[in-house]
Amino acid sequence: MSNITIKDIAKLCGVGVSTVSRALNNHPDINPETKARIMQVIRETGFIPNDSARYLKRSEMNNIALLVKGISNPFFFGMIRIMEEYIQKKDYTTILRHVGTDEDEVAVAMSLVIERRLKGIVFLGGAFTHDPKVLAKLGVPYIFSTIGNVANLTGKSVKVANIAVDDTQAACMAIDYLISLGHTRIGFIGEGIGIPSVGRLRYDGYRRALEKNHLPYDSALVAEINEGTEHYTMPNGYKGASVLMDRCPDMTAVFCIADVIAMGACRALADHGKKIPEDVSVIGFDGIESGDYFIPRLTSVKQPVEEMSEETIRLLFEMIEEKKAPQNIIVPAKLLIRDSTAPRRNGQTTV
Amino acid sequence: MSNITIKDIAKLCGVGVSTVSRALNNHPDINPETKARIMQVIRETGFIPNDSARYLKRSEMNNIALLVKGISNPFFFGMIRIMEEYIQKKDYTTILRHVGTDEDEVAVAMSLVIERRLKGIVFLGGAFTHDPKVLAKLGVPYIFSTIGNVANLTGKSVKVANIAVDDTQAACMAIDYLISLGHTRIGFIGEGIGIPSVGRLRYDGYRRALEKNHLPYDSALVAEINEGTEHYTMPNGYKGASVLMDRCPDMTAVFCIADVIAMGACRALADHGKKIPEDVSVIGFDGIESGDYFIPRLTSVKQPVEEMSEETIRLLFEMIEEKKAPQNIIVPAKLLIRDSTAPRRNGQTTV
DNA sequence: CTGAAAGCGCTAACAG
DNA sequence: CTGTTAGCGCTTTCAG
Repeated sequence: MSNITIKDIAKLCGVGVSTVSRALNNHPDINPETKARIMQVIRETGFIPNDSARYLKRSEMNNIALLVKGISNPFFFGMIRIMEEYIQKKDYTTILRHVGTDEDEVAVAMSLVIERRLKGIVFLGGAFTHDPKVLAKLGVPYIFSTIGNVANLTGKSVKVANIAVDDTQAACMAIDYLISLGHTRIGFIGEGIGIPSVGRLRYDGYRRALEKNHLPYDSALVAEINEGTEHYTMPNGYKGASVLMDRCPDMTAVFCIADVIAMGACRALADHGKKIPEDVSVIGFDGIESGDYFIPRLTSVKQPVEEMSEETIRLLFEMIEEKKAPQNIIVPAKLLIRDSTAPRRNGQTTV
Repeated sequence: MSNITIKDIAKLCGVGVSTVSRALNNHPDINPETKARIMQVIRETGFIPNDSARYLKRSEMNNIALLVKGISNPFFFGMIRIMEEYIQKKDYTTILRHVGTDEDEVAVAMSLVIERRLKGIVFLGGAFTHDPKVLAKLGVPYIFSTIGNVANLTGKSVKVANIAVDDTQAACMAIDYLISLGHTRIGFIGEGIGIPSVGRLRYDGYRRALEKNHLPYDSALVAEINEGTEHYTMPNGYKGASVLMDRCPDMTAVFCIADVIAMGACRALADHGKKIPEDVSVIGFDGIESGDYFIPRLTSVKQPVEEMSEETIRLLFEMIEEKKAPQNIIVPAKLLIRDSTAPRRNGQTTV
């Protein structure tokens, strides 16, 4: 066990600890030769400075925390990777933390603020059920990304930084598209309908599209999934589609609030002898990369991952560096038409 | 910003800091009433103890680190979840850390040992290219899980704890199965063939099966993927299969060293008008859950995730608590026959 | 049962 | 350019 400390290095080099510290932290006020000698000893001994001690001492640290709710959803992978890149470009360090479904992300954020002297926080995923007072206690700028538009969610404009697609409009667009293909019995597989969440917003979009097109709303066509610790999963998609097929054999299309859910749904449809898209059209949400590898390629509402990630970090840094006020930004979603959707065939029944 | 410290709490309660510390750490030597009063104030103020300070001071801590190389491979999800559970059952805390492809996991482990007073380390994924001397410096028990059998990899028995399936035998079994279905032109999509890795071991299994069945080895049927920072990805599977189809139009089956690679390969095959499994059989490795949702359901060599995870933690704790010597354990892999493999049809060409 | 006091390893004034 | 020193917030003896 290497319990070697900065003191040992100092002794070994015949210098003071502060000189070693300076070498370690690339301070300008140090003789290059001394520094080289110290670094050499550090390398030889395999000395690693104790971060706990550093964090304890340092008054500030260029850290940004990324708190992700829903580790298993591949949609977040892309977001995380891109954000990390941007954060690094800004010469900050990313602290990535996954938050369990039952964990309170704001509480986690709070400890991180104390722990790691955060400069800012990005909340990724999860529902918007946070007490503004608790949020205010965080003491550093934070931004919600891909959790839905806060204003729409809460009914009034909150002074919370937020970036998302217009989930309602995006879902509406997807349903519109299905309707334009001739579908009238369209299923919905979702989650979190009863709470302020993207699931709710996308559900609203579903209803809005039906209304707009003068199609009746039928609750039998709506499946809400809530099994397991994570809801955005293939098994849940499978269950949702199974339920829907049972209840509505005349369903010719189904909208899923996430691509992973759509994939599970596809499997269920195939198991029931349904061909996709010939018998049933399936449309997902997110536009994740693996949807492009699925058979059939998944039609999906694509969230502009690159743009959202960049905007998220840009806004956060505006708040950090220029003390700008939190903003609400809506980025455009795009319908990605691939192979899992097709016009309704004449042979298909509509009761 | 909550810069409230243990001192503030002490003052607020009119007690000494050590008493607050005792309350915080469930020490026995404290008046229950005093404790209750302190806990009340802590709750009211929202005080969170600074972990850096705790880690700095505490001499030991029941922490186990899980170092995962290859974040995007869903195979590790299952392993992680189960291990976390076992570790928690042992009343230890899991420290999960993802390691980039280009990062040195042993170096990361070293800092964690210093930082977080680790009791043990699990290395998940990655190749076995570690210097035993550096490993020895870690100073705490560690175990390699799912990185291939170290003895087979290095040619001599190393005293390093290790748990894995017999990758070579498992791959051999998969190829055997394909051959038993009548296939003779069998492709291989792999990675890390030149280094001590599971990729190498599975490649050995491929060759062994061919030999055993007196089938010629044809390097044109072997695709090695090495693009991007992560190799176990669908795009890489896509590329591998594309290359193989170009080079060997007579290929009627393909073995992929991972399910994610197999999924990418399936997509490429489908894009080239090949039906799976009618035209080409595809077999993966790992047996991940989503393979069951893929269309067609993926035939795969299943690694016993539950058993491996449990054994890994059990062995690690044997080393920690009973100071047992490191062991090498082989767990059995199982062929999971699903829908992506079928007998070679008569119509299929074999040059 | 409780408080005072001594550091854990490091950084950052401050004084050479 | 470099060494000395005072803590960062917490846990843990050691005396009461």
